[in-house]
Order: sequence, then structure tokens, then C-alpha cells
Amino acid sequence: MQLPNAPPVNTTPQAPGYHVGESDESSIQKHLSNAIYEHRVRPGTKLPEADLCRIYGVNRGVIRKVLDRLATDQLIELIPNRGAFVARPSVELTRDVYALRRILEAGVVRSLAKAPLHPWLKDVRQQVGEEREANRLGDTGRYIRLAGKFHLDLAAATRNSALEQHLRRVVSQTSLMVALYEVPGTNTCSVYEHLEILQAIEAGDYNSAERLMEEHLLGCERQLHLSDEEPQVTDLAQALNPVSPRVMPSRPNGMQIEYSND
Amino acid sequence: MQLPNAPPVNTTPQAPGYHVGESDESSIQKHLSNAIYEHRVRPGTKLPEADLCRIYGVNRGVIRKVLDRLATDQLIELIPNRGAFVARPSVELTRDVYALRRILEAGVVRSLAKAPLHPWLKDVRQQVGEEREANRLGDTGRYIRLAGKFHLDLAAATRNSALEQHLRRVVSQTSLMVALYEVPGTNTCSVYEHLEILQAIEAGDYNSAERLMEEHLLGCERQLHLSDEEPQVTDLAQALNPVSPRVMPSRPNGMQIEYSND
DNA sequence: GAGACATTGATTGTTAACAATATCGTCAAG
DNA sequence: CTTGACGATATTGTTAACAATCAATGTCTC
Repeated sequence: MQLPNAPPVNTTPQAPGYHVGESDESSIQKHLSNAIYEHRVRPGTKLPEADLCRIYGVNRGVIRKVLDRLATDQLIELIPNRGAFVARPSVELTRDVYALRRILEAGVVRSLAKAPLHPWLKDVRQQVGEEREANRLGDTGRYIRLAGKFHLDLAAATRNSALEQHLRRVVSQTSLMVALYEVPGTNTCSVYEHLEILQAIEAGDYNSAERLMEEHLLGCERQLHLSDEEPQVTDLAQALNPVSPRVMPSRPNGMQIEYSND
Repeated sequence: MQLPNAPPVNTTPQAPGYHVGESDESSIQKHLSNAIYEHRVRPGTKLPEADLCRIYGVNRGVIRKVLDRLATDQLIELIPNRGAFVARPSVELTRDVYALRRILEAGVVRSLAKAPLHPWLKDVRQQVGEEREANRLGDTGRYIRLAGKFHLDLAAATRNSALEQHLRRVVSQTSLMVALYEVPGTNTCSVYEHLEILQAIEAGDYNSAERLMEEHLLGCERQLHLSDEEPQVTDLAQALNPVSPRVMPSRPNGMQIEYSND
């Protein structure tokens, strides 16, 4: 019933069975989007329309519209006559998106410098605490959600809805890239750096805050395994040498889809 | 066949009749998007599915998908059971999007500072010339296209596809805002400022270029009529006073849609 | 056995018919 | 003359059936 190299879809967060509660198209989109965001479905996973119809208890047309929207956000890839797959962004795109994120988030900090501070920050500070807790306990989903929320909360504090919206897309994409390129042991987003940034903002030192933010994002990017030469195997003998068990670049559990090469 | 207060759809650029040549969904989207971008369809214009089907010679499903995508780009507004209308972004959103654009384009200039300069710039310089020419001749469509292209070309020169893509969306939205809020006589984008920015980049003076870009965009925004009190008519007697024919704020040819107020 | 080829089943893409809703015109009552 | 209700028409929203395409399996030949 399922392709051998495509793991089954399991996007249900709490309920083990079928039929998630409310299910109009925007809530389905959020639900799927979150599942990708929180690494519950890995890059390359196939998302068959029929399965999603059963899971959400809706028509195929609805699912189709949702998939189309997720594809324009580049969270999934829509291959004609083959279906929808959770996207596997290239190394190049990953670098580009991180660069864009630095531009946007530096802009967020500068915007915060102009506007008067909102009572927000107290809540944000508390959340950073929760974030650290989730990280300590190993609750990956919760940790990822809170770590992302820190960045989005700062964007929301600017009261610029357009800025917030664009950053939201970029952050989602980033999470996908983390799923693809993280090296297993490391923590992607240092909680302490979040705290530092927050303190700088609270102190009104926006220049430092901007610099810290850029360094923080650079640090996040550097923690990923973004070697340029991923599929490139120039020296076959060395590649097949069983002595040095090099870290399989960025595909921990085997390739999950293969693109037709015609 | 057409609503009295919604002008008929006329999105054909060259052919006066029906049935635009090629018409898959992405090309239809581009075509419609351009029509909005170049102010050939004004904000508030209704876009009935049936008309678009006839114009592009495609099924309703195709048009529907295109409209949904344009709606996520906020170029049109999709009102349930009423249909699609060219969007009328609020003053608040306009300010937000311009602020976002400043962030993005300042980022573009900074990115250009890092990368080696491409041979692009020669072409860009030539296009600025064409831009001035189109402006002089009063060829509005061509002028708008070229003026926007300047900004997008700079983004493309960064070789950051994500940055380029996001800026493209923001620029499109901006054009819609210009259509809504421009005061008739003025020129929205000064050609000379484009030239100044380009010269600064060519001279390697990226700090100046960044500052000039921000000032340029601020200037563009200031040329719009973004008074806060647009729909707000506190003093009815004054509003209806025939003595002072105040410039009808931002709706030159009468209101075109009215939202249900329930 | 290995490889090429046809067949089968499953999945996606498209279309058209049907249902729901809003708009506009008409008419009657105040 | 204005206001409200009603019905006709047009437009949008939804669904299900049909068509097209692809992956997988089994068969045949070398």
C-alpha cells in the first residue's frame, strides 16, 4: 500500500487514528505545515492525496489546493504525475535562505529600535526559559516550536505584518533545511544566544542586538552540514574505501525519493 | 453582463480579441500579474471566472488555481461567494510593505558589496536610459515595467534566488499600492535616483548606495497619498460641502466595489 | 540468471454536472 | 415615493466520474 522507500504518512500530532477535528483548508495547511516544521515528516516523504483525504476527512480538491499552496512556499515539491513530496532544498538554496533570513531579522531588530517597546518582551523572556527547558528534556518538537517562536515573536513585536509574514515563510523553510542538513548530535539554535539578543534589546542596545542576531544566524547555518560536494564522488576508490566511515552527507536514513533522470 | 460599478475585464496587452496564445497556469498567472503590475486593471476591479476562462481559453479549474495563488500574493482579494477583486491594500499595509522593501533592498545592496560585480551592470545602466525615455514619452506601462526592473535586476545580481523571489512579491504589491495611492501628476520613481544608486555601486561605495536606496524608497512612499484619515468622515456636513472640491482620496474614478458590512 | 517488454494496478490530472449563494429586478405595502 | 420582501438569474463552490500517466509485477528471450 506504500512505496518501499517512502515511509508512510503519519502527520497526526496527538490522535493516533484518523480524522483530525476541524478541517477547513487553512487549518489543514497549518497542520501539515507544522508537521513539516517540527520534523515529524522528513524531507523526501511522499504525501499521497488519498491518504491526506482520509486523515483530514475531506475531498481531494481541498487537499489539492493545500498542496499547491505548500508548494509555492517551497515546503513541498510537486512533481507532475508523481505527486507531492516534502521538499529537499538544495545546499545553494539553503545558503540563500539563511542570507535572506539574516537580512530580514537584522531588519526586525532595527525596526524594534524605532518603535516603542511593547509589553511583549516579558512573555518572550519567559518563553526563552521554556525553550531551554524543552531542550534539556529532549522534547524536540516543543523545542523546535519555541526556538522558532522566539524569532517570530520579535518580528511580531515590530507590528509590521508584511515583515512578519515573509519571515514566517523563511523560518519555515529554514526548519526544513535543518531537518535535512543538521548533524545529529548538535543543537541548532543556542538558547543562550536568544537570551543575549533579548537582553541587548531590553537594554536598548540595538546595534549590539543586530550584530548578535546576525552572528546567531550565522552560527545556526554553520552548524549544518553544507558541504558543497555532496553528490560529487570524484575518487571512486576512496568513496568505496570501507576504512574511513565518513558521515553520510545529509541523508541519515537512506535516500527516500529518487528523481527520474531523463 | 457586467456589474455597473465594476469595469469590464480587459487584460489583453496586445491582442484586442479573445484567446491569448499560450496558456498554461503559470503563464496565465504571469499575464494577470503583469496586468495588475502595470496598472492595466485598477484596484477593485472584479475578475469573474467565466470571463477569464473565455479570455485564456481554459477550464474554470485552471483559473481558480491561478486566482488562489494571486490571492496568497495579496494581489487580489478572494471574497467568499462573491469572487475575485484586484486588491485594495490598506494604508497600514502599504506602510508595512514599504518598510519591508527598504529592509530587503538595503540587504540587496549589502549583498552586492560582498559578491564580485557581474557584467550585469552595463545592461542595467542602459535600461535606466530606456526608463527615462519611456517616462519622457509618457509610456506608462513600459515605464512602470522598467522602473520595477531596475530594482529586480539589482536583486538578481546578488545571485540569491530566495532574496530575489521575495523582493519580486514585495515589488508587485508595491505597484498595486502606487496605483491606489499615487497622486495623479507626480512621477513615482525618480529615474535620477536610480542613476545615483547605480553610480554609487559602480564606484564601490556601498554605504552610500545603501543610504541612497533607502532614501529613494522613502521618497517613493512619500509621493503617495497616505493620509491616515481616508474613509473617516467625521464631519458629514464638511464632507458634503460642494464648495471645496477636495481631491477624492485615492479613488479617481469612483468606488468600484463595496464590501458588505454585516 | 539478467535484461527487455507488456500488462496490471494505483495515483494523479481534468472536466463537467450539480449545489449553494449572492445580485438584481419587480412588485406590493406603508 | 420610499422600503421591504420575493423570485429569477448569474456566479461561485463542491463533488464525483472519467482520462492520463506512472510504478510494479510477471513473462519471455537470450
